[in-house]
Amino acid sequence: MARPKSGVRRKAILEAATRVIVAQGLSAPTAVIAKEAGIPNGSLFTYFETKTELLNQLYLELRKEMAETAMEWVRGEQSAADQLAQIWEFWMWWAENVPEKRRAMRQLEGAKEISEVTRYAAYESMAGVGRVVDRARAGSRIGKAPLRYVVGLVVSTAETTMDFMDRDPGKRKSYSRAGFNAVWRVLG
Amino acid sequence: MARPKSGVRRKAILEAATRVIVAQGLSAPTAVIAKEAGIPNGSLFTYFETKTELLNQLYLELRKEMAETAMEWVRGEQSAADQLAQIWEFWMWWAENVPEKRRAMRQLEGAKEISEVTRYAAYESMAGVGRVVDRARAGSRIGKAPLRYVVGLVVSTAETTMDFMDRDPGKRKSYSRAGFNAVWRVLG
Amino acid sequence: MARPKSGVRRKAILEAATRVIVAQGLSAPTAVIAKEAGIPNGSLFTYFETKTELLNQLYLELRKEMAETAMEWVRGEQSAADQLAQIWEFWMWWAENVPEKRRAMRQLEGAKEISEVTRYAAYESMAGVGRVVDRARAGSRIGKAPLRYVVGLVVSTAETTMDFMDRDPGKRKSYSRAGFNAVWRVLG
Amino acid sequence: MARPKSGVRRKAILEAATRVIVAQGLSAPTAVIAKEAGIPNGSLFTYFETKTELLNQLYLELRKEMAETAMEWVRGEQSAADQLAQIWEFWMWWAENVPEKRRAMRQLEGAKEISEVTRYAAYESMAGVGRVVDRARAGSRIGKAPLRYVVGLVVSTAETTMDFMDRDPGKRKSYSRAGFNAVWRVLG
DNA sequence: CATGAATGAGCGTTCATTCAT
DNA sequence: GATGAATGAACGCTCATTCAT
Repeated sequence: MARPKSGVRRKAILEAATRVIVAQGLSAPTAVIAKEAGIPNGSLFTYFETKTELLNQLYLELRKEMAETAMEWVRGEQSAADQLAQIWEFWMWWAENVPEKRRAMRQLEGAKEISEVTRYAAYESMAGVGRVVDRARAGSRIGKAPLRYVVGLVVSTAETTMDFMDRDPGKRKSYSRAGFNAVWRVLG
Repeated sequence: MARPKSGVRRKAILEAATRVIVAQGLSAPTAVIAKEAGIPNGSLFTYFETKTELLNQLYLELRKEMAETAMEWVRGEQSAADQLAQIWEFWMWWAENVPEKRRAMRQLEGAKEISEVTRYAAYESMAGVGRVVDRARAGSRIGKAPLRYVVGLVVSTAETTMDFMDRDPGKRKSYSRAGFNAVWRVLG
Repeated sequence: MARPKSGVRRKAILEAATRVIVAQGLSAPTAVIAKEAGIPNGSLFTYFETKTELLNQLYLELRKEMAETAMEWVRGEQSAADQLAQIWEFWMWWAENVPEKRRAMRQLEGAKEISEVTRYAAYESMAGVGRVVDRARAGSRIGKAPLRYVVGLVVSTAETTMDFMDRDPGKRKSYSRAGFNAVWRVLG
Repeated sequence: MARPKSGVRRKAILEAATRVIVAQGLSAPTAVIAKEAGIPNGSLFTYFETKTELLNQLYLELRKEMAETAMEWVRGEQSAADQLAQIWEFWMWWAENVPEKRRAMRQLEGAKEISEVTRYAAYESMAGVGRVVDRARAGSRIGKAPLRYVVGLVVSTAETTMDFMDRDPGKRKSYSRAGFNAVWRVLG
């Protein structure tokens, strides 16, 4: 009976889960998430068959948001360099403006509950970003490494930067700049 | 003192925890860890007051191992570049030879259970590595960024590299090389 | 509401607790109480948040029963003396007919688990009895002592009497008579 | 190996137990009692074979103190009335000056752990008081009731009085007077 | 004998999931 | 379908008691 129409509730649950996980960690009870979402505890399972399923969906949703919304900031006619800068801009904006999402993702990242299938789907959603990275690195020294790995480096650099921005908001701007330079040198 | 607390047991617990966490995740029962360590369940709490405490100690221990053993591979008379290469070498060796440790750390990293105090202590243990990184980046473009952040970038690059090596052991060598080049370019 | 909380179950738990406490003491496992009540162990906590809460409720319930049921035996038009006699009669009847309740109360009485709030509520439930005692003592020598204390004396005399009746059932009648005389002389 | 020479330690344990029980209840860990007594946890069991044994001894000790020390305040040549007054005086003094003892006894009183044997021994220690009560009631209306019961009434009246004094120290004197009058009227 | 680490059965409570209403 | 009470396996932790040192 999983995932019926009401996308509204589904979304409410996902957002509640984000907040609750940030506050309590991954072991937060589903009942608490349901309460935060303003629905009865039993109803959560109409939308997500199991807690693990919810966690996987949340992880995927967050990763997709990071990947796909980033691409919406990018315009086709820009150079790869400008596009990458744009993506970077978005990530930093997101870290600043919806910090719970980044924080929740941080916890989900290493979790055993997240399946390989989900991780793969998350990677797939990065295809757009991957293409930009691929063009940006063309002809460079890191050119021969697998694209997946190069994207991994870019993303982990971004994440490290976001974490420092989150801890030390005063210096957001300079972290962002330093981080982008680092990425750029890695690809260059 | 009648029967002094055994350092051997403490270590056995930590090692058992590493294995069990890799296999079952952070929610692995303390009873399973105790059994794996070959001790009665109650005895675990003679060595670690709570499960959270155990997790924190384990995280710290692993991070310290990564930081301090790395420094043992380094010789004082080497250039910063050579020292960094040596550290990198050790990290890659460790990812290959004690993969459970890296895998456990990956899970511990984002966990809510790990306190700020522990994270800070973990950072402190990186002092030696920090000094090498600091000399290596001297005069470069990233020169003005906080050392802590630069070290963060180096470490996250290493971790990403280790993760790819772990997933795709056939290409270990080339990941390692590409990773080190990336670090080098970031600092250069 | 789907399956409303059952008052029947609540009562079953309270009664089971009474029996189990008499048999095993206050440290009786909640699981045993649940089993005695014919419900699964976890369900006990649907009705009582903690064991302490259960103990408090039980104590209060028993005290209320002693206070309020006693008043049902009393008729408005009787003299204070007759009303007091009636109350006494009820207490002695109860000690004889539901001895586990008295025995459980005896254990609960001094227990640290019983909160001041509960004890106060228990005292409040004695208001009816208090009014009778107050009229009965009017003009006597103990007249100036706080009513609460006078009620305390009456109750403790009753309880001592009940305990002796419980231990030595053969002489129930004479204990009852002697006890009532004692109370009467205290108030007279 | 129970109860070896060192009466000092034995006493220290008993006193520690009194304090700890008042603070934490009867379920206080033996380790806490040992610590409070300033001895290693294992040593407690050199003096008391089990926790239950310790509790029983403590109860008995407290009751004996109440019974026997009271008799030391009494002089042989006094009338029964004066002797009873003296005993009463002592009890009230004790409630005021070593309130933890009364408080601990209150918890011990109803406890399942206290054996019939202990309760009987406690009763026996009241022999002296019993004789005074017996003489005091001679020829009165309560004269025919079993002495044990009459003593029970006297004691429970004293205990109720002590409890009120403990809760409401400002009125100690008047509770004491009212209580003694009550006893006197019961016996009279 | 003194010590305090070791033991392991036991307990209160939690919580994902089910299902009666 | 929606609700929230019901379920019971599972878990972290405690603690009386033992016993190696």
